[in-house]
Amino acid sequence: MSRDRAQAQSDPQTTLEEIRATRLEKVEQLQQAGLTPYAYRWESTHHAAELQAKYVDLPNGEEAAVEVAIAGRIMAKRVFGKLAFFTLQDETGTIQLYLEKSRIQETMAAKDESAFDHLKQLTDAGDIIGVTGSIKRTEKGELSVYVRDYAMLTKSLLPLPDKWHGLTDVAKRYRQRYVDLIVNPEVRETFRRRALITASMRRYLDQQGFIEIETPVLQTEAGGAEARPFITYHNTLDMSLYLRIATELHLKRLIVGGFEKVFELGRVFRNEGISTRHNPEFTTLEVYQAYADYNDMMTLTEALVTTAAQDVLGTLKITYQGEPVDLTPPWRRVTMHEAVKEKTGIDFATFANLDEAKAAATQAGLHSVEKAESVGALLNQAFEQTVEETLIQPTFVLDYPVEISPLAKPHRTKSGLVERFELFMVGRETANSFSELTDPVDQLQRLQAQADRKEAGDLEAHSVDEDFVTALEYGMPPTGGLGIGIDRLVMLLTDCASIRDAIAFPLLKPEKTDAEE
RNA sequence: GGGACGCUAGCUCAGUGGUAGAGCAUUCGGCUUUUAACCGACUGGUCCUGGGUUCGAAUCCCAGGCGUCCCA
Repeated sequence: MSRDRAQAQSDPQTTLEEIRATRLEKVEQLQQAGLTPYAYRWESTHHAAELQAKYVDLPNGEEAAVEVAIAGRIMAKRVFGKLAFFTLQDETGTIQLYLEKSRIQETMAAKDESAFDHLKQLTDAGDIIGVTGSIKRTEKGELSVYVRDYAMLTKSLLPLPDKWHGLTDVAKRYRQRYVDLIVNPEVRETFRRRALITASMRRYLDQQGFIEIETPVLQTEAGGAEARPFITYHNTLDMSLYLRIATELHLKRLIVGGFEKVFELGRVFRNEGISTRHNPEFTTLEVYQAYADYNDMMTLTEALVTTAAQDVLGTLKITYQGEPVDLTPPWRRVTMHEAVKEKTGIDFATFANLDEAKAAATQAGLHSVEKAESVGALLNQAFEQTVEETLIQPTFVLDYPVEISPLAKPHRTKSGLVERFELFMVGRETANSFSELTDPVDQLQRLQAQADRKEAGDLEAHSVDEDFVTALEYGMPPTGGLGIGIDRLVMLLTDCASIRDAIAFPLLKPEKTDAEE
């Protein structure tokens, strides 16, 4: 900062730089007074929410003769001449500090004879302090720590957003999530719940005998899903590598290797657009169970989601963006053909060729019909255009066309289809599952067909992961596989409208600075 | 990729062609029961950026940036 300190001290302080300068001045004054502005340690006995709960019955005006210690951030200061009330916030909530000059001076005189004046003058909203004292409910009914002693733990240099309106600018909320978390308690609650959801799922899987094994993020072939990968580069090996777009193919290798129940809850990366439902890096849970099929995976999906909802929300009847959603199993099961027939009247099972199907789809008013490369792809388009957004209550959509499911086992009774389901809730795909394809010859053919499409310019098509096919040739037991989009599940269970609200640090375009232009 | 909307003080927002504003925060003074404390005083601006129109632009036009929503 170029501003002269003496001048900064005498001028009114109101721009950001001036506020910083004023607070840096206070840092110096704290040091001169022997009060460290950046402390090393603090030992608390309680958190705010604990105290609020424990003393809920303390009558107005009464003091509990106890000694507590608590630390947190000053969110508001209400200062009188010889009395002050601060609102202190920790991870669990807030509690008022009752700061009386006479009491503080009495207990702190030995180390700081101006302790109360320093408290008034050198602390700001945003500072992190620790206090000790008794508990008192004020005459006005606010539970408070009746402070005997305080310590500055961290001096804050920057002002907090408006104490009433908080921070609403969404770009700023995402770019400076720490500020968002300080002033918006519901945002902290979202990420607390997110942690509880993943913990619940891991706990359930652990109880069922699944083990989590970490698979590589850096891969020589990005497989297991249809998506454009991120490309990176390894210097020593002098080769390009891809960031994984799915964990599927490596988890299946583990099944080949003899593990019977494996999963990975981890980050995958897809080089695609950003929307309220898409972030380029997101989290999936993939689960593989030997000797199981997609019917078992439906049961497992219901168990995982309902257990998480119960653990985190304590109910299966939830509300998402004002709309009631009932997670009580069993969930509706409908085949993709039936679902499309319900909405469009078209029975895709009756078409002899693609042209017939296209004619019917065009007749029904579907768009982008000409792009379809197969009846199955067209069926999927019809599903996405007419059915997907209507599936509010949890619904398993079953039995997908083989053309769009290169890793799924052929349906045991329905020709041209595979044993696959996707779970839809609030109009969004939230899980995807197969009876996994275990026939290495069929698998190679399907991957080669994908590779041909890639060759022809389809950037999302699979490539052939030869080592994966080799693994299948050693023999993979019948296996059920399941992938759950954790971010979307978190959105549902935390009532977030945008995936960016469910991801602590979503990807944003950097703000362009002058130097870059 | 297309469209609509938004961007003004640290924060939340007014201001639609004529001297850039309010509340909160900050700074100073007062105050022992406040909780959006209060009272008094002061202060604070790259009106997103760059061009253009105009005697005059936060305001109108063009281009760009960032964001939100909708569509593809």
